[in-house]
Amino acid sequence: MSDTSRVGGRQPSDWIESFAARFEAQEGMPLIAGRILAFLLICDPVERTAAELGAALSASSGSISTNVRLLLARGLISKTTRRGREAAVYQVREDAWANVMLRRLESVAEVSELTTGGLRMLSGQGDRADRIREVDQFYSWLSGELSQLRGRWEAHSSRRR
Amino acid sequence: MSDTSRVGGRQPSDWIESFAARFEAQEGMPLIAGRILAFLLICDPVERTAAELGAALSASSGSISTNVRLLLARGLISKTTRRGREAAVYQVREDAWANVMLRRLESVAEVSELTTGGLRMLSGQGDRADRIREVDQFYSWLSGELSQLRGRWEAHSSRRR
DNA sequence: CCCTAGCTTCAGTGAGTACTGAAGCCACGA
DNA sequence: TCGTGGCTTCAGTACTCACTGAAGCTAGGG
Repeated sequence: MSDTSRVGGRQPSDWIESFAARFEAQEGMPLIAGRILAFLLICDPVERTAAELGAALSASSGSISTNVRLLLARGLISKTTRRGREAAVYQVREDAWANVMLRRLESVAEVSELTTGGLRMLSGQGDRADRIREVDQFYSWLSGELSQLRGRWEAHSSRRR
Repeated sequence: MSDTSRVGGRQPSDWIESFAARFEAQEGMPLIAGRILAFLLICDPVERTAAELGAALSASSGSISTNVRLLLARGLISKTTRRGREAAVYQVREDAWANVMLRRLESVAEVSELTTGGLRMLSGQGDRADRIREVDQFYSWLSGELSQLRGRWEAHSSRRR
C-alpha cells in the first residue's frame, strides 16, 4: 500500500515514529497511540479498521483495542460502526483537535487553585507568603489568558471559512 | 519546626502532597521533586540545605541530590554555596517560574514543525493532505499565540511594580 | 439455536525508572 | 598530608506500565 512507500522524499514511517515520540514526551501517550494518530492523519483512505491499524503498525489486537479507546476518550478520533458483522472503522477528528489541545492547556493553569490555596494557608504569616504569592499571580494571569485563547481560536477559524 | 504544623486550618504536608501529585501528572516530575518544590515555596526560613530537605520530606540523600539537580536544571530553584565546608542552600526562584512555564507551553506548539513536515511530505497528493493541513493550521496559529504570551506577561508584570 | 467475525479483557512478560543506602569523591581546615 | 563534612555516584530493589496473545464475550447470519 502507498502509505508506507516513499512520498515526497521522506518516509511516512519515520514521520509516524517522530510524531509518536513527540506525543509520548509531551502528552505521556503510549507510543502505539501516537502511531495510530499519526497513521490516521496521513493514510489513504481516511477510515481504517482495527485489524488494518494492527497490520500497518505491527501491533497486537489488544494494543490497538486499548489505544484506540484512549484516543476515543480524548476525542481525537471517531469510531464508525457498520451494520452486520463488518468491522468498525476509525478516523481522526481533525475538527476536534483544537478543542482537545486547548482544554489540555487550560489544565496547566489549574495549578492556580493550589497556589491560591497555599496563599490562604499562609494568610497572616507576613512575608512568608511572598514566594507563593508571586507564583500565584503568574498562574492567575495565565489562567485568564488561556481561557481567552479558546475564544480567539473560534474567531480565527471562523474568519477562515 | 513550624513547617509541618497546622497553619490556617490546613495541613501544609497535605498541601505539599497535592502539589507534588499535580506536578507529577502535569510535568511528569518525580514525586520527590514536586515535594521539594512545594516545601521550598512555603518553608520558613526560605533557604534550606539538602540535609534539611531530606529530613523534612523523609527522603534519602541520594534522592534529594538527584531531584534537586532536576529542579536546578529546569531553573525552578537556585543553589547558593557557602565558603568552607558549610552546606549549600536551596531556594525557589519565584521570579523564574513564569519563564520556565512559558517555555514549556511554547514547546507544545513545536508539534507544528511535525505537521508542516507532514504537509510537505504529502504535497501533490491532493486532498489526502486535508486532515493534516487542518491540524497544521491550528498548531501554526497556536505557535504564534503562545509566543505572544511571553510579551504580554512581561507587560503585565512590569505594570504591577 | 449454533456458528463465526470482531472486539474486549486479562494474566504474564519485559523494559524502564524512582528510590534507597552505602561507598566513593571532592575540597576545605588543621 | 591527613581528617572530615558534604555531595554525588551507583548497584540493587521495588514498582509501574506498555505490550502481547490467548481466552472470553457479543451480536449478526445461516
